[in-house]
Amino acid sequence: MSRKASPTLADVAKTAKVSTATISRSINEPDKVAKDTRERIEKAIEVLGYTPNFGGRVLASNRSNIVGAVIPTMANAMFASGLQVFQEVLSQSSYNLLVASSGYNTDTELQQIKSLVAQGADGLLLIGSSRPDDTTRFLKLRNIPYVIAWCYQDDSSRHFAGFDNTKAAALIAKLVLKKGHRQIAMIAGHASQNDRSKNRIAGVAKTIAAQKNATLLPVVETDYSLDSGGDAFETIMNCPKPPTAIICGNDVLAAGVIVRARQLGIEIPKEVSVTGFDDIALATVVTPSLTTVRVPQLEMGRTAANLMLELLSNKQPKSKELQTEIVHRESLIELC
Amino acid sequence: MSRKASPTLADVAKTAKVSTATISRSINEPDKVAKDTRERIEKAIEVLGYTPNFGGRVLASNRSNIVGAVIPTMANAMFASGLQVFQEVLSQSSYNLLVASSGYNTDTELQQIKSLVAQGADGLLLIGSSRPDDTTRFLKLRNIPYVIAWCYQDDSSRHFAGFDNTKAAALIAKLVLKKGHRQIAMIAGHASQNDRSKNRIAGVAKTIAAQKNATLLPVVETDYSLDSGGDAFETIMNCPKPPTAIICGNDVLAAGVIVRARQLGIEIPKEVSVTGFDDIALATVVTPSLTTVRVPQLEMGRTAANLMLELLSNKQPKSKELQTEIVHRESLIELC
DNA sequence: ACAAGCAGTGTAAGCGCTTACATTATAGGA
DNA sequence: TCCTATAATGTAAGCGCTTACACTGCTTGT
Repeated sequence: MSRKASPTLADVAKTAKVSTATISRSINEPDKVAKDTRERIEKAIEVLGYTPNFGGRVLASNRSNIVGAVIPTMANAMFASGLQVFQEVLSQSSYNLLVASSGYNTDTELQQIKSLVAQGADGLLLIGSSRPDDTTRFLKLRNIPYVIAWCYQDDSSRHFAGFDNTKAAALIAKLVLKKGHRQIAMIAGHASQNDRSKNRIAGVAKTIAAQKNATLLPVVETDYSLDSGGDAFETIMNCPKPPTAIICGNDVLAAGVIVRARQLGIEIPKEVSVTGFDDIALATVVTPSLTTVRVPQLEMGRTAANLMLELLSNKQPKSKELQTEIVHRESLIELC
Repeated sequence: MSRKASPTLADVAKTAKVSTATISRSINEPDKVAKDTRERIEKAIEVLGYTPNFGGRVLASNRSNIVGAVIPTMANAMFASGLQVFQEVLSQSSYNLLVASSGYNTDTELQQIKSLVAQGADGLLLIGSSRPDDTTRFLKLRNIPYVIAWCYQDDSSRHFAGFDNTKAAALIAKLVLKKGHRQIAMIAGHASQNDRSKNRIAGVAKTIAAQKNATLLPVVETDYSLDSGGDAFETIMNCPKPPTAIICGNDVLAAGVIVRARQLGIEIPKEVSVTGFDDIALATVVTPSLTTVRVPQLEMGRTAANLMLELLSNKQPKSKELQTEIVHRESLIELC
């Protein structure tokens, strides 16, 4: 059941009557080989059905053409679609994508990073900027080029393709305040190992604190799932002084709130306004549709891929800050 | 900017005062090495910060511990969550996952398959069973172990982890008929390069043809997106004799129908019933919620991963047919 | 006409690891 | 006591590729 012994460079060399070096060149730097030699070689390759051996190539050249990505989860549409684009762009430069997921856990993340590096990844895509010292140290020690997506910081020693979560969250909070809401709640993802969530909470908290008379109820942190969103919603509505608006850390949570509200007979947005974050498909499908923050997922994937490619060709690319934008839909209304 | 010259086996050998062979063994088959030698080696590895070189390992052992997956797209929640589980399971056996997407195009698929194989993939995960001869030939020629997910066939020469799309589609069609619908439409994904879609159409068509008085309007094939679903819906409703029920090839299309219907002021399910397929989160969130076919995505991912692992350890695993199930929700009602 | 430059090719030395085989040490059985 | 089986380790031959360097035969400027 082992693979048929494949033809090697030496075989091709023999049939094309050139040296292995020339063939290697003809494959990797075609212009350095005379046209007719190249054609002869190509024919030989065709005839023998030759394909380069990966291990040999990696060993000799010390680069694998593999990029690794460690994302919290593929099950969230948001990362999935960004990753999709990331992969497409890399693929065009004949890089391949090795993916692993951390489940929002920094230990797992480190473990996966190590694994990807052991598997020869030339570079890594990571989500979010804050990670334990162990991880940072490993990255530095092994001198792995990496780009960080889904957030942005002014730190020229690292490479970002993302947006400012704090600022984006502050904007939506401002909008909520502008609509007259003063008693506000927030449901967010667990923040302890997740800087995006942490920053979104901070952005909202700061903005609300700056507004006289406005109160932010204790933030409920939970998993990113519809049910968790719903549960958090119930908790919040059972408060002695329930809010008139709930800011959610992402669209899944917000959708969960809306679904649960319907089940409980609470009218959204009439009784409570709700906002989301990310603008995934869910946001347009749910009734009422979600007022949310549009995150440029595809552009982020593309930008990250380009940063990666530049990094891998030893350029010193500049981080790119992308912009978010508020999408006005039905779930947030003026407080009467 | 090149990586620091990493320690090699030889370095470890020197500090641990054993041969490279022993070290290799101590890493790969620990029980074949005496306990104290092993401890000495482990200390040396620790001190030097040694990690095996991927290329060397692959070259010498001729296996990479990488599994490739070519899926239509990660942007669809369905594949993404299956893939997520697939990756998690592989990861536990220290395999890594290389992903590529075909965009539902068989040429791209072949290209990606080649690329993954060139990158040293030990095995492949593919979606769906029908592909051009070129692809089949390549797979056979290179003798790549692969497992097929998202469909099932009684063909012992290949390894399936999936379900019978025809049968599943027939079941939902039967349900629609049972609810009294006779004028039925279907919106499906483009079927020409997609056997799952083709089989779902076939299952529906066959079932309806078997029912006296029932008519299936011409099937509308389209992209898998909310908007396409909506557009198809409009087309269908402009027919001279619009249907009383629309069977959709997946939940995204069905959600698209429902959203568009609301915009057009058409009441679902009162005026038209709608069914989906897949049972992704969208199905529970949309109003009315979708009656749909639950596809065991997670189990499929897990099963596929286990098949893969067995295949890679030269066992001859048996394909596994998984079962789908109809989830009754609000979008399909009895015809009055 | 000749040195210099250059394009095209070949030679051969690794890259770091695994593993078949050889070697040595040790214990148990006759 | 000697022989043999077994466990533990070492030796060294590759695995298939890239690439520095060397070489050859032209073209070109002077």
